[in-house]
Amino acid sequence: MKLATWNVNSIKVRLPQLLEWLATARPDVLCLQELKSEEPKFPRAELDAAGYAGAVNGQKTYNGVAILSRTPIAEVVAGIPGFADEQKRVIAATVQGVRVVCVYCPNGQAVGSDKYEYKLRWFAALKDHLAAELGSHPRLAVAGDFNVAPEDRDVHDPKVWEGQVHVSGPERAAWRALLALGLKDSFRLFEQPEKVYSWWDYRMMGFRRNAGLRIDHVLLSEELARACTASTVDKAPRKLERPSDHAPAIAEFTSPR
DNA sequence: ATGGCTACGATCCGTAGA
Repeated sequence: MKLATWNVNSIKVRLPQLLEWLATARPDVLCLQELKSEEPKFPRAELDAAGYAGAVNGQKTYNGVAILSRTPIAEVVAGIPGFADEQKRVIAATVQGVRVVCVYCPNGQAVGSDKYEYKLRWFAALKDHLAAELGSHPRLAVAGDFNVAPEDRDVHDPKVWEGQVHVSGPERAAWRALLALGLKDSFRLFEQPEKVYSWWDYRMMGFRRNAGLRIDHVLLSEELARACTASTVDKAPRKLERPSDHAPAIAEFTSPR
């Protein structure tokens, strides 16, 4: 299975690029974030024509997530059960025996802000939810925009970013708490080139300077991690006209025989 | 100089992203 995640920053604006990427990359499952539109406006017809079904947890203007799949989608759950949240950031579904949790983790805005506190509360709720999911789904993947760069090697200029939101101690501790559940960062299962990022600021020619952060991740349960054969970031869509500021992150793993 | 884009939904600027 080829499983990918992509923050498209508006599905309406990015639909042509999304269809193009689906046609060339051919992922089996694609987790989408920042749809910025409600479910009725989700482009089902176009995606169906491309061979993809979709489970959507949409919202006007902000947030919004979806799971696309070439094979049938089952057991769809929107949000984190027991965690009341107006913001549509999570959707989960089962595809080919794999439990897929698509997440758009809060940005946090600035360390110490209300949004930062919300980010940390949200991560705590996610951790509890994933602990429960792991109990019932040994083949579990958590894919999305985590808005955390786990280590300094995931940051183009650690000195500039030191202590800032996305790299602060409490955020990285929240990330490590997910790993402590037994989840693995698929990207780090393999030897990787240096300076691989998944997000680049639209300003200051961020992409041209490769001034980025690796904040989009695919986490795998131990069983899926053992079956994982590759994990990459595809920079190609970020080079197009009118790109999303994020690039797709991908993990591939074999099916059990 | 704490900015610089981009998307959205409201107007012709404010909010949010990261």
